[in-house]
Amino acid sequence: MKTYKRILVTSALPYANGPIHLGHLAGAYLPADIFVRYQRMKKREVVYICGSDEHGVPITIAAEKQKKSPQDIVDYFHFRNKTAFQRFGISFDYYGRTSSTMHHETSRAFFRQLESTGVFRKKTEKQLFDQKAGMFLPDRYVCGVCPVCQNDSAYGDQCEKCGSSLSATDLQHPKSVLTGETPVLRETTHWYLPLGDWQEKLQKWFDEKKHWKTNVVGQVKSWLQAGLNDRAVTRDLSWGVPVPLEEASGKVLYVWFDAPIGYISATKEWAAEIGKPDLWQKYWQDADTRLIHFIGKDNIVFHCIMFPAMLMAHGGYVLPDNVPANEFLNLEGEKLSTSRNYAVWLEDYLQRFAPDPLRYYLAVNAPETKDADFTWKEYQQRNNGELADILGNLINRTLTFTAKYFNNQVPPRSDLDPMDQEMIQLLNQAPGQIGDLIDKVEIRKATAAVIDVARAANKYFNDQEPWRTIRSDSKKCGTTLHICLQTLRALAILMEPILPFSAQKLYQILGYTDTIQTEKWDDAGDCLLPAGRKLGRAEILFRKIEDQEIESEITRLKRAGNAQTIDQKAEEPKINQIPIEEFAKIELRVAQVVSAEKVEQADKLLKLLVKVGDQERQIVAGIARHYSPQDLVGKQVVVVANLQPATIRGIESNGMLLAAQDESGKLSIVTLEQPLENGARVR
RNA sequence: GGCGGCGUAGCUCAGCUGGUUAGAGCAGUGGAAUCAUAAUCCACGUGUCCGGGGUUCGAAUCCCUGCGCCGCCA
Repeated sequence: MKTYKRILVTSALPYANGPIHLGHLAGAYLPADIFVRYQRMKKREVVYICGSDEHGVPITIAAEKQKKSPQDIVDYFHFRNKTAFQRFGISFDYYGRTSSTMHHETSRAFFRQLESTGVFRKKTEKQLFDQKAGMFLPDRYVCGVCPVCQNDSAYGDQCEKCGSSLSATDLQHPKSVLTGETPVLRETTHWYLPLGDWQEKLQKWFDEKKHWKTNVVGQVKSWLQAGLNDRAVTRDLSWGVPVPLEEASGKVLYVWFDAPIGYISATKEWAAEIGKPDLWQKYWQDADTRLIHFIGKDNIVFHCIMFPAMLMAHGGYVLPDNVPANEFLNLEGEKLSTSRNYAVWLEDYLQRFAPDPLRYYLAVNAPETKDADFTWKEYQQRNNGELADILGNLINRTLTFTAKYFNNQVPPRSDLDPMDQEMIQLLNQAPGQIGDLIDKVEIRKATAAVIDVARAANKYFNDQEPWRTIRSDSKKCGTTLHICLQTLRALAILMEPILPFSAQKLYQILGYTDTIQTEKWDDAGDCLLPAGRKLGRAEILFRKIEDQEIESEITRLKRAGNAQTIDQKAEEPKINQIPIEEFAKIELRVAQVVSAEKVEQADKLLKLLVKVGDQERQIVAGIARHYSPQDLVGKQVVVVANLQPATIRGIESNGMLLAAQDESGKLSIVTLEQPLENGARVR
């Protein structure tokens, strides 16, 4: 195999119209992160790039529905997802976004280059146009009567009743899904990438990829056999990267074309950020770079056919060395469904559990060769049985034993018996063995191999019986614990790619002050923990997860699956209804403002004296930005008379003045339509 | 409909460049030990390797075919 000088790793750009769930993580992010963390400890040059994919029709639709701009939508999910990834320990070197200026410039330049060398074909065709929405309609946004079976709710790409594949112009009585209007046919011109022109080169390049996964090879083969067609790279839309040609105003690059260029523009932004603006070229244009795309299986054709074709057409770019696409992750035996809200969302998960147990379970159960199933029960079993019992308990028993019998210091090592030697040898060869697996992106096996080291160490501990030798042969006992502690150091390093948070904790307990990433992978098994080292306090690294916690997750999931979709929820926020008895508890009364003054050193507060019937009360109200004291004196207002007293800025407040505020922040106090007696009840 | 992947012990999966009694973990049964998160370690598997046919001295492993699940494409 070719030797490379540096590695460029990408994970599929998540689409910025929703949050991250477990399926995303298991497929494209966690395996990549494990791979990258390993490469970093191998001290290889590696850069890990990702970002938000922010263009495309679904985002404009979502914006339309929520009466926001597309930019609002993508801003919201970009930052949310970026944060969620970070909290889960996905260690991107750079997380970009395709709405950035750099990305727009980069993809326009890319397009221009292909345009100027005559790569594209231009075609003019008639497409359905929604006059009310002012846009051309993608096939699946048109519905109408199926010409084959007369089903009246067929979509523009397919009739779900009879299964015939359609094109939007085939439908009888077509209607826009967006507005319900009847669309009209209108001519439009688009630029096409003739993939067929690159077929031979692609085939030749692909034939060399003997190390690719079978699922990927099969898929690509099938595409190439079928023959490649022209594919439009532009669309009539307002949201996206504008096509850099005068004659193409109102057109943008098709997302499939601009999104993968996002890898390049994000790399440029990364290089600029670290103060070496040209460094991106080394990663993208120097043949010594090993480029690896981590994706889910739905993305194979884009990364193995179209993007390579684009890179070839442009020239001067490296092509992917590997595209280790994963299969899908199911959830409790069923497909994940964003629209049905049937998923475990990363943010929800992180509210209740630590990242490492999930990283572990998704790694050891990664959908590498076939769809895998996430079940909460198994998550619990693997956490409790493997992380807590095998690995965690090994760490704990070693540390507590050392604290109890060796003053919490690493005991010296003396003569080695065969069992000691065997254990040391096992440590020596573990980094190589586990590292090879990670290099081959066999994450399941690598993860199991890490736990196997802990298994072997538990056996070693048992067989040496240090609780017996501490009385009969304390030197031998010290040797046993010495080797166990060396094992913990090895494990800390070996588990870092998979369990980075726990690895760092363990590393510190072993008395190191640096971050564990400063360690070299190859030294992991070399017994470098010095005798005499004072250790930190043992801490439970992996707590057990109780049945009850798991049950409530399963219940939550079932409830969510039956509930309405996220979109619908956003559209009709539920009003929390209360019975009238509830309302009757609130005593609203008419009051008259006797005096008012500003509260010092509080911009928003006014201190009011109001008369409620015969009684005078002091009320503090946050309306100073909207009313000056003199505006209020003499006014009749409405107050909550039976509110518990509160002290605001040291001033007692007995009640609350009612006021309305709209979204712009404009505020108006509630007054009476005509004067009434003070103290009158409001219902 | 075309194409691709997958279908192995109760569960999750490995093995599949054809070749000794088909493996691992979990669950189950029995035992050892007591340093430890009631944790650990040892022993125990008569499984139509999805069905059918074929190639071969020999197939879970190759070929054909049927079925099922997942995906891609039309």
